[in-house]
Parts: sequence; C-alpha cells; structure tokens
Amino acid sequence: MTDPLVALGPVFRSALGKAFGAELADTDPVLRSSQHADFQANLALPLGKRLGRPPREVAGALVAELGTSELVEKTEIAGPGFINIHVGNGWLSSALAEVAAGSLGLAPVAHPETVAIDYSSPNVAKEMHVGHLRSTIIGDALARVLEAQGHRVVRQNHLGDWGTPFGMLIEHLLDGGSESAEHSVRDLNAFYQAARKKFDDDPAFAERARRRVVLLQGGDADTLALWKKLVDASKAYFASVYALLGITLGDADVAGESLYNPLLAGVIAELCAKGLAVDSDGAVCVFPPGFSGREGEPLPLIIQKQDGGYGYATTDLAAIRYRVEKLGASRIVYVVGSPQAQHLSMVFAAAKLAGWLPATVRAEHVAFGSVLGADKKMLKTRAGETTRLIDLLDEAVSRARAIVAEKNPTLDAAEQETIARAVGIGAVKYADLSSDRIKDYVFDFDRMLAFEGNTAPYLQYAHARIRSIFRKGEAVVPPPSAIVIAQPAEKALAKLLLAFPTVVDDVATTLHPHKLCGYLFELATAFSGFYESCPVLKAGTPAERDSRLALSDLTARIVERGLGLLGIEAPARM
RNA sequence: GCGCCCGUAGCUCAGCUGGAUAGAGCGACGGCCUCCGGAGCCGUAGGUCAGAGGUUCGAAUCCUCUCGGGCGCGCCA
Repeated sequence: MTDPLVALGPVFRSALGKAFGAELADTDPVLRSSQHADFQANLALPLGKRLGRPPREVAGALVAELGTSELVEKTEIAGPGFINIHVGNGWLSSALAEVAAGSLGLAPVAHPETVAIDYSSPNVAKEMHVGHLRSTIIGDALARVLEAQGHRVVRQNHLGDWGTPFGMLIEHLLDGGSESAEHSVRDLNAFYQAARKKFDDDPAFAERARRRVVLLQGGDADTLALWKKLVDASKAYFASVYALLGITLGDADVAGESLYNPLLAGVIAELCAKGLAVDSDGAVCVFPPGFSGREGEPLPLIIQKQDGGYGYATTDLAAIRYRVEKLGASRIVYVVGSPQAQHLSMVFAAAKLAGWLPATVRAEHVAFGSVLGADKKMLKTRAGETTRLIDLLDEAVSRARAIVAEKNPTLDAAEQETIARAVGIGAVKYADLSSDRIKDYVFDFDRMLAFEGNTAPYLQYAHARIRSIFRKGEAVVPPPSAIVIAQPAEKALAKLLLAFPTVVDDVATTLHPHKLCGYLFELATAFSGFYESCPVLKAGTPAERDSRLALSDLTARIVERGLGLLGIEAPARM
C-alpha cells in the first residue's frame, strides 16, 4: 500500500489490539486527512464512550502503542482526543519511488468481477441528441475505471432497434426508391420526422406500416433485410459520433432490443408459471410489492400488453437474464437518467422475485440529471427542437480551435486541430463528469472551456505545462529513486500523488466519477503550489533537480492517466 | 394524492461511512511585474449550510415534519 492513509490502517489495528485487546482491533480508526497534521484519527472519541474512559486517555494509550516509525514520524493528541499523525518524508519518498516505477499505484483488485454496463443506447434511424450525451460519457468513464481495476467489463449498448416504429421507417425507406439507407440516415431527424408525418397524415401509409410491423415480427426475409439496412446505417453513424467523442463502444458492444426478441416469450411463460404474473385488464402484469400508483393501488409492471405485444419491461427482464446467465455478470450497471428510477427498481424487484437476479449479483442504477440550457430548462435549439449531439460537439471543437489558435499560434495547423479536438471534446466530457451526476447542470460553453477552475482545459494545460519543463530543460526523466521529499509543498504534492489509487477505488465502488475530477483538480492545484515555491530546472543541486523532475513527471503521468480514465485526452503541448 | 431526487458564498459547484474555525473556481477588492509558459501565485471581503424539531460529547452530513423546485405514478422506450 503506497497510500499512507491506507497504510495506516494495519498500524492502527495492531495498536488497537495491543492497547485494548483483540476484540477491539478491528475498530474503524476513522482516519482522515487533516488540516492540523498530515492525517488524523478520530476513533478515540467514540471508543472512549464505549470503554467508559476519557477519550484523551484512550488516545494516549493508542499513541503509546503506535510509537514512531518511518510512516508514523510523530503523533500528538489534540482537543477532545483527536490523534494527529505526521508522516515521515522518507516513507513518502520511497512510496513515490515505488509508484513511479510501477503503474502509478494502480493494482488489479483481488477478486475481479464481470461487470455489464448498459450505456449510451441511441435509437436506430434517429438522431443522437443531448439526451444521449450523459449516459454515453458517464458510462464510458465508468467502463474505463472498472477496466483499470482489472474487472472484466462487458459494454452493452442497448440500441433501440426494434418495435412498432420500424414499420413506418421501413415503408418510408421503400418510398425513397433509389435512395439508399446510407443516404437516408444522413439527415436522421428529417428521415424520422417525415416517416412520422406520413404515418399520422396518410391512413394508407399507416396501414402499410402496421402490416410491415407484422412482417418484421414474423421474420419475413425481405423485411428483415430492409430493417438490417437501417440498423447498419445507424450503427455506422453512431460509430462516427463515438469516434469524435472518443467513446470506446464498438459494434461488438451492441446488444440492442432485438437481441432479446427470441427470449421474451420465455420470460412471460416463466413468470406466469411461477405465479408472479397475472392477468390485469387484459394485460399480463407483475405486481412487485412496495410499489403503488395514484390511488394507492398496486403498481403493475406490464410484461405483455392487451394487444399481445411486448413492452420494454419484458425486454429489460430478458436483458437481466442474459447478462447474468450468458455473460456471467455479477454486477450490472445501468447508466440511465433518473426519471427511470422507479421503472428500474420495479424491474430489479421482479427479477429478484423470479430468481433471475440472485443475491450474488448487484444491479445498480447510475442515475443522472438533465442537461439544461441557459434558461434552466431542458436544452433545446433556438427553434425549440432537441439539440443534435453532433452539433454540440462541433461547436465545442470550433470554439476550442479559436482559443488554441489565439493562445498558441506558432503550432502547425495539424497539431492545432488535434489539440482543438482534445480540448473541445474534453471540455464537454469533463463538464458532464465533474459535478455530482444526480444533479442537473447547465450546458455552458464559456464555463466548460475556461482555463481557470475545475475544467478539462485547466487540467490539460497543467499537464502540458509540466511536459514543457522537460522540453525546455532538455531533461530526461530521472529514475524513481531520485525522489526525495523535503519541502512542505513537495510533501503536500506527495500525499496527493499517493492517493490516486484510493480515489480510483472509490469511483469504482460508488460509480461517482466527479470524485476523480475533484481529485485531479486538487492535484493540479497542488502542483502549481509546488512549482511556485520549488524551482525545478533551477534547483539548488543536481539531486534536488532530479527529485523535482521526477515528481513533475509523476504528476504529469497521473494527470494524464486520470484524464484517460475519464475518456479525456491530455496533449503534450497546447 | 403517493413516491423519488434536489435546495451550501452574488454565480457555478465540492464537502468522503457525522468530527476540531464549512472549502474551491468565477466575479469583486488588494498584493506578487529580474516569473523554469503570469493560461500563475498570495491575500481580503462574502454563508442563519432552505426552515423547524430530534438523535449525539459533536450534525451541512443521520431521523421526522414544513416550505420551495424538478421528475415519476398501466399498456411509449
């Protein structure tokens, strides 16, 4: 363990055992970072109460057993019984050497899981819009974090590629005559809306569409071929958006609604056989306990509609079975907006009742709020239409292009373009990831592209600036063993550098990526403080210069890796 | 009507399983102009943590209620 906060755990366990007996050894030492020392342990107060002894006396007994070591350089008891801990610079130096020589402190978890992550999920033959932004960005960041921890991550892009709208979409495609599907999806909004309009206005068309749905569901070969054209064209389009956004989803990750089609009848049959599903007003429903509607009546999860059709609840249940039984997932993560909280918890409840979601498998809803416009309402264009995702991204990149051109005009055009994309896309992603996902946020280009504050450009700049030290000094990275912590600013930086793996663990557990953002911002700020007070290239001695160069390099690598876990690039110059 | 989520500085947000005077960024004001990219650093001002109870040695954090705001509540996904 290279994080001192983690390394202190066993030290306290041992001291607790010696001071108060084995049965109290596992007491949580309540270790926190401290403004009065490096760390503080707050356990003496509650423990004193349990033991019926004054907290300061308890703290004294613990401190006596803790003694001093490389790690625990000095302790003191403060106030009502806080134990302040000062960590030795030597310990920090060797921990940093280990981290710098290895994989930044990141280590594979002891028990890797298979984690299915359901995210992005756009609809075939429809434009991707802001509504897909958050799921795509958050899901991808979480997938990267879990993968970095050594878990087997199975991305599941739950495409909307099935259902009644495909009748009208296929008929509209046919009406286009020579027009190819590839051409049609070039303007997806227009394509879908035109189909919709014909469906609403033209009864003959609507009838054809309905017949087409029947053919589709019946497995008609020609119809399926047309359907596949639409799906393939859409997948190609989504791939282009993912490429621009830097999203790791590929064709192999597509697990659309149609995948579960053959499983739906079995889901219903089994629910009925188990007595969990009953007829209600002609529909087949499950009534999971604990959910009630407007009049306090039990709330149904409709698994088969009156007309015999299947709803999304059925698909969601089939997907759970697939992920548990076929994929072997022990953790299923749904990156889906908060309005679906009730629906998902009903699906989870039904799946548990049916035995498809055993106690060994966790299903988690990673809920998030809405993207708002400047008016604090759901983001729309001036015309009141939903904003195309691609338009938003293009504008972010073009604004970044202007900023880069202004700030660093000496770079050649190709590099400027690469940087503009990294900065523009990074800004959009970071703005989405950096605040608690449950809250709504206002989409504001100026703020997300600012080079001050908790933004991607600030962190990217911090990274580029560190890299520039090496260019400027024509320096090579010294060996890890060069690191010697001496100054307060170096120590502050060191403690943060060592906390990286703990923060990544925390994100993997809580699925709250904003904690990593907050950490990286803190780290970059600490580096600024270090850089201000500790000359690197102009250090007093060669050894000091090497130590600081190695610290700088380690900081740059962690910022780069941390941004990478969020799906954000860190150019070497900007 | 029931349920879920949110309400922290003028603005945008952190605040970890309750812990020592509630922290950043922007904006405002004032310093650092022989500075390794000043896209920086330091400082000042600014908060009844929506409100009221309760639990506790100790509450922004846990419980209850009230007030605001958002969302959901049978055949759309």
